[in-house]
Amino acid sequence: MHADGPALTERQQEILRYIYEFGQEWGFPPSIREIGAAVGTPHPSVISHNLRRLEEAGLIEREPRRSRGIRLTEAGLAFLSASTTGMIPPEGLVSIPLLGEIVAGEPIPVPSSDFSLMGAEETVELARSIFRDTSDLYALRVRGNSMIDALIHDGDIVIMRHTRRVENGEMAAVWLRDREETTLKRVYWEGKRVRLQPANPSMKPIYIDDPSQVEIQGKVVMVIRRLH
Amino acid sequence: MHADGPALTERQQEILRYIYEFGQEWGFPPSIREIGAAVGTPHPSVISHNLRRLEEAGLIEREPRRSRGIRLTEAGLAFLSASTTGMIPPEGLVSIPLLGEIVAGEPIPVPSSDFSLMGAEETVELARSIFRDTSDLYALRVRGNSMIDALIHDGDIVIMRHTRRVENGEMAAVWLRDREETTLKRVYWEGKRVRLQPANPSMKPIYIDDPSQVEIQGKVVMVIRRLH
DNA sequence: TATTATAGCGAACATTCGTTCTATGTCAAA
DNA sequence: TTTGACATAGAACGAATGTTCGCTATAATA
Repeated sequence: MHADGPALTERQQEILRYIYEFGQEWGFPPSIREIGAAVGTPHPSVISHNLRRLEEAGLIEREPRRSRGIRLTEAGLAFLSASTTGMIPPEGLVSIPLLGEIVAGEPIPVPSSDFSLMGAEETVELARSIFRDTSDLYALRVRGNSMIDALIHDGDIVIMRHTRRVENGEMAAVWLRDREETTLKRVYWEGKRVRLQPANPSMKPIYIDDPSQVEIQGKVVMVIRRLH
Repeated sequence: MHADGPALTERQQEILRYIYEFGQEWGFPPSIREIGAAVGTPHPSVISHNLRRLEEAGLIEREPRRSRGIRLTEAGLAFLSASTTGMIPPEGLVSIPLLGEIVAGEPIPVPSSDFSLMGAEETVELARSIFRDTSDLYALRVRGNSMIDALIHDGDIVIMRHTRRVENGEMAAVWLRDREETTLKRVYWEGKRVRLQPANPSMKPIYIDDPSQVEIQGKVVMVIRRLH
């Protein structure tokens, strides 16, 4: 959702963290002057200025002219959890690491054998109840409209389950060695050849005669598209 | 677990509920005057008095002399959930009522002015952090492939925000009176005509010369596709 | 009836709070 | 060096906000 953006000042990180901690402790956000006192600078304008930076970075949202009108965004929370040993998500939620982008023509950044939130700049929060097992899930952001035949749009987020094998008919992220291309298709093992079927039923399948050219990168378990 | 205690006034219950809802929507508690405006009594002292009652009843906690220094207690949340038909979902989650199906050629089952979980056989659970305001959200399951030009598939779930008006470029559920057809398109108001732009960039827009033929049913805020 | 407690109303006050303006210091690029 | 962007700093203004005091109305109780 948001690139790294400009690096945050020490003070800005301190402020961001304080907003979170204050909220946890008191149940409402801090005022500008309270933040100032906490970070050792009792000067509202400095805090106001840094809050504006944080807002530009997409880490917080503000309601102008309303006291304590500060709200941590998802990105803000993700930033904090990334820079912290452990910020446990609320019960019932699961934070799925957003590991990168999926672009046709580039290999998928597949996670190493064990992977956690470490190193993920962003996470996607979902209800844990949706998935039976959340341990091997990761998320990728789709870049470009090359997967429009899979009914997947630029900016969509796909939730993947990390596996090397898929059942017939399951939608998978496939790396085609010869074409050097990544694609999302339904995979059918038909004897010696592989049929890659687009999700869009009006489009024709691709047949790969050499199964070793097909490398399964993971199984698509969910597609999420946000519209503002 | 808790005696009834002194019965709460209508107004006190209203205030309690508003504190909860305001917090959900804005991320911070309301000020006394904001509560006053919401319950139709713009007099701070009245609210202040009732807040004292609520505090004595153990339903809220307050921080004296601090703006928006109000916090719902466990008992307060329990009181709200007890006086509500639905059950309050776990913290961090929001249950969005799945109100029905969206089928081209049939009108959308639009919720009445006030709607809650009542009557919804199913709900969709999502992380509350995804949405700023969850009070007017509902979900529909897409039936058929008639909306494939919006990159929406049979079985997809669309999360809608109930509104009659959309900004230029927003994706909306539109009921076309003359065609008797429901469709999901990006809406552009271009002078006297309306342009309905499919999400699939390779498809051409539809132009409606009579805006009164276009009836906005809601705004699409999210599309979710689950794959088994 | 008189008493008491509670809810509601209005005005005023002191503090808190967000914002704006100006000024200073720092650092990197031109 | 100069320039510009940025973080910091101080002061002041105006609006928002919590609180208090006085008052009225209603209902329950002695």
